[in-house]
Amino acid sequence: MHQPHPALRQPVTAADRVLLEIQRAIVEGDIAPGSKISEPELARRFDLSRAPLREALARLERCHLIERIPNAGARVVTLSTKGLLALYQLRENLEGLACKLAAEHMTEAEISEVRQLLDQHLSSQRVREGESYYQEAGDLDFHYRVILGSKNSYLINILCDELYYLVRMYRVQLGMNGPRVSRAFDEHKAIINAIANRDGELADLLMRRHIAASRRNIEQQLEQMGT
Amino acid sequence: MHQPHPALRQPVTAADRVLLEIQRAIVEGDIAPGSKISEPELARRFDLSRAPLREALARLERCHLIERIPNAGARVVTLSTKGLLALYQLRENLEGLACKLAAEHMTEAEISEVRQLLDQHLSSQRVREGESYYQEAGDLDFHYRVILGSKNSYLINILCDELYYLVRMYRVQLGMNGPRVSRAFDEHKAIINAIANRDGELADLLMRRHIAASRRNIEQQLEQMGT
DNA sequence: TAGGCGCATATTGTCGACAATCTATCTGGT
DNA sequence: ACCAGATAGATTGTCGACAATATGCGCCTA
Repeated sequence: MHQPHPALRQPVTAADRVLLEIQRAIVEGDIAPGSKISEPELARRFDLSRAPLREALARLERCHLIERIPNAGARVVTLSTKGLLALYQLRENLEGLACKLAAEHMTEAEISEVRQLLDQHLSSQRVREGESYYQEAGDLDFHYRVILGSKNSYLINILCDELYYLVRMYRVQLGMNGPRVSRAFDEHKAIINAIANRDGELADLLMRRHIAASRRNIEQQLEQMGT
Repeated sequence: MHQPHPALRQPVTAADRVLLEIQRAIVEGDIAPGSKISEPELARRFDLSRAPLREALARLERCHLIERIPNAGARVVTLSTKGLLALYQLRENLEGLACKLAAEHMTEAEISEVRQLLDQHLSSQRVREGESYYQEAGDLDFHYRVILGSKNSYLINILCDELYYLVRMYRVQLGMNGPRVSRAFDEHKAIINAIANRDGELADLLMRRHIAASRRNIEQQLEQMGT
């Protein structure tokens, strides 16, 4: 199996646990975008002191889910077309780079694991046609594997720890679905093939296109909401 | 003037102040690479409680200057050729992207400010020939301006807040100097010219080369030390 | 009536102490 | 002599209370 990245370690401390809960709540919209974060309220709600809660808030700021102002408190981020474009601009580049590096550094074993993963997704996809949750999880899992395959710890940290929760927030709250679901599988296949052929340049290009297509899909949803 | 980024805001809280002090101490080697961080000791040394200190440690982890393990404490990072390569691999891509975006988004006023900056550097450089500190500060200032010019907040955050302290640590501790000092100015000039011409592609390429050259320079120092 | 000032309230930042966990040493057994 | 387990010490994680700062309301003035 691929080695677990620090970010994916299971929670050991109270701050870890409450972080996961609040992360999920923000990503899924249980805590509304733009709403103010009240430390005393959250402390009561999760039944712990403010010390571990503040530790969790510091990490939430790190992954761009909240914004803090000294002596004034924290607010949940708001989703916007501008923010989406900035985020995906970065993703296209960083994940493109990750692909290029993965083509150089992934082992044959890791590559065949990813292929197995895609086959699993395909079969479960046929059964659960249209259920966006599985697509969501499966897509992220694929991207995670490729990113880890880059073997660049800074790159891994940025993509998996700092940007992905926000990416998920956009996808979950704007409802990722539609015809892209099946097309995404083919694109994943093409990318892993390029990596297997050690063609970093092509893998880079394909990943950029893959992410650009995903961006346009979400962008459409966002503008539909705005009107 | 260019708007101040959140990262460059002046310290308002005790945690902010102690963060700056420890950051400087680590970057300049006053606290040795690889050494263990003792919370009680640092609290005594800076004469404050552990609460703001832990807040500062959380941010030090964020900019990769320390590594924390739950229930076991924190250590200052160690410098290595592997780490340097991973860091600069990322920098080449991200700052290349920053240049491309800067070519699209920087105003004429911002561009002419950067040109003024370079002229200032050149004149002070002539006077203080060889003093690496000014080169250090001047080079970072140039890069900061271009990064801010990208107008992509996520990109700005990653480069200015999360990676640059580590970049400085490599440069300071391995002694950036030599013939590259004067050559770097010419490269900066070429980059801002490309941006002024709105040639994002060229600016990207030039910045990648500029950083790659800088990497080779530091790499050399590192291997020299290793032997 | 509109705008600015001052106070009351609530929230964030900081503190010192306690509980939980890890590290290092010492002891005992094989 | 070497390794395993237990124990003592130190360190990190968490707690509740206090201090400093910001927010919102009412009041006064022009």
